Amino acid sequence: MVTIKDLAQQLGLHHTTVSKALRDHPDIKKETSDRIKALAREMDYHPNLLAQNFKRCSSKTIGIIVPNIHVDFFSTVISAIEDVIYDAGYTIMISQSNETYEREVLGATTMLSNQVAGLIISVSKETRETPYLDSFRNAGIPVVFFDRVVDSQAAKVVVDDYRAAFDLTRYLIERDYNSIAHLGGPENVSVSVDRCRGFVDALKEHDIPVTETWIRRGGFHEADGYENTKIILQNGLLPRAVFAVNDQVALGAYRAIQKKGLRIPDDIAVAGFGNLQLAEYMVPPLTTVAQEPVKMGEACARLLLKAIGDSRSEIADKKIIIPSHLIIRDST
Amino acid sequence: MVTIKDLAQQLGLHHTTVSKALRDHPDIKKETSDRIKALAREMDYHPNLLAQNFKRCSSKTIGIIVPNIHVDFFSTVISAIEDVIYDAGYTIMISQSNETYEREVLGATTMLSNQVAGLIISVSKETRETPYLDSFRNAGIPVVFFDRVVDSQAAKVVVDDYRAAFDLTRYLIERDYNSIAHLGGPENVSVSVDRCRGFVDALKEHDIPVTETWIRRGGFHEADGYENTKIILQNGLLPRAVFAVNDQVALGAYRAIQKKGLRIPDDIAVAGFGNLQLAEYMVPPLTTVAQEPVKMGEACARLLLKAIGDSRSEIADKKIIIPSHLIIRDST
DNA sequence: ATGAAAGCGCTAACAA
DNA sequence: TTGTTAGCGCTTTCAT
Repeated sequence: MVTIKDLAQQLGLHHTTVSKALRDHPDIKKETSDRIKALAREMDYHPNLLAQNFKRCSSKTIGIIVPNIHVDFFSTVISAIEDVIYDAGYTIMISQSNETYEREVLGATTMLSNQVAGLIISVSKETRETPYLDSFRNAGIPVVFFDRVVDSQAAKVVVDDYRAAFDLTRYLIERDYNSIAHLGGPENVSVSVDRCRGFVDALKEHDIPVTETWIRRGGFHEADGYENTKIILQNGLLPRAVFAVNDQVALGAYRAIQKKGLRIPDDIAVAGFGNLQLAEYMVPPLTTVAQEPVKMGEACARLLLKAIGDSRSEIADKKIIIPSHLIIRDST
Repeated sequence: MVTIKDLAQQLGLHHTTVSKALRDHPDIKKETSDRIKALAREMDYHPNLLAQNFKRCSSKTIGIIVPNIHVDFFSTVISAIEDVIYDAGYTIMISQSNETYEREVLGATTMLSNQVAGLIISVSKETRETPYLDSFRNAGIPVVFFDRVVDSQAAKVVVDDYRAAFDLTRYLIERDYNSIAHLGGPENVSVSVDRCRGFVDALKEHDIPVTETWIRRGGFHEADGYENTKIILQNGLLPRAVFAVNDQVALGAYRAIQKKGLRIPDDIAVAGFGNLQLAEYMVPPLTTVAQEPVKMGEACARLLLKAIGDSRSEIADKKIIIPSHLIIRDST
């Protein structure tokens, strides 16, 4: 690897001169710096960012931790984050927790050791608290939560899950689906909890009794929706509608319902959350909540960059709510 | 940030002793190293990886460059890569080219400057050659291409696009779809070219004339499939089947065909490539080629780790072919 | 078993 | 305008 010393030697200059020239320091006269840059190109010189960052005690890298990269929602958010921070000269470093607290901590620790300039995180389903983030606070590294958040004084970017679930449920009730089951996500996960709360409160507001056996918790995947719906369908009394914590779970519900020979929405209506591309093509097309993951990613990135840019700007208690909206299709 | 010097000072030891103790160097007796480690935990010490890597002239980071993170195929591959290299103690750094050569080069340069231990890349649609990778070769940093490859002496992990397209086309012909159009991807992109070649050769093998106006190039998105199919449908003579370069494009074809009031597969059959989750739920379900992105990611990661592990193992001309298989559904 | 010295590539403060 | 010196945190080699 070619270093500034190599360049300096070639030109009979001192390496500090080269260093300054490459960064267009006004000290160096144009002619000299042109010569230096020309040689740099010729010799295929690449600055050692490791050394630069090490010196500066901070890298131009943003850490991202998510449960799973290949979940459509997360990959879209990540993509949006990258687009924004790239323009600011940053690179992303990613770690997936695979829904375990342990890997989340390890990932965060690696990020910390790598001196990332900031961290963007959506927590695993096991995570209830994030003591491991104290080290970030101590080191002055800003942290932004998104989607799945945890109660802490860090910045957050979310949709109003409570409100969206409330509105969706109200819509179902107003469509005369007066008995509704809920296929919830894992307990503790903020989005599960908030969506479930919104659901329950909407029922209460309309004086509809909350049937506990019709509120089932599970995972975020199709199989979870399938299993839980099957259980609900085993009882004699069927709900008129099912509200799933996300579209994958709704897909599982479809399978269970259709396998049982029931029709959607005639026998049971189904609503999801997230608006996957898939939702539009399900049969019947799925009523769901559109989440704007791109806007979410952009908001995360911008918020973080702001915090990195000037440490005075306190983002700690900032909470950005990205608007979501109900998409009504034929499943309800 | 706490450093080994801080720890050393606290304990009245030398920082080199601390350094050794933390890495379980046999020089240090257990008692001392226990004291050191205890203090490290207490003081929330985190090794400065930047310094470590700088010293070592290489980071425990793998660079990944893809056109777009949020494309299902890529995010799945990335996820698989992360799972494998995580176990080996590496972290991934990602850059998206957004399908431009320029950003691809910039991304690669950043990776190089960051002294990544290796690079995994799927090139943009603009990329025809990769001279920028010479620097990696010179620096002894292994590179692995996947999916969209470029003719070079670097290692590659791909599906046999030619064969898969050939087999798919032959299947269509044997189903008596004796006139077939092809919705191709961008020219130059290896997968587009190979799939198209497979298509053409299968036609030739069965003495079916290749109608140039029925071979249309475009992008990889739904809109491209829609537009190109619309154009094909404008002519009087319709093909009996359409083979799309991927499932998103096939989706666009569905829309155009169905909008025209034609039925799939009765009037026109459609086949795709990739086997998105979506494909199963399209109406009718889409015949396509399953690509095993997880296996692909794992193969990339393992190949790269091998090359990093021992520099003798020459992977330069290695080409790993991941098996794909035809999935027949109701669209054909 | 522990300590001292040197150096990785780069930058910042100061000297010439 | 250019060069000198020092040091970032860590590891390696060699001395004690």
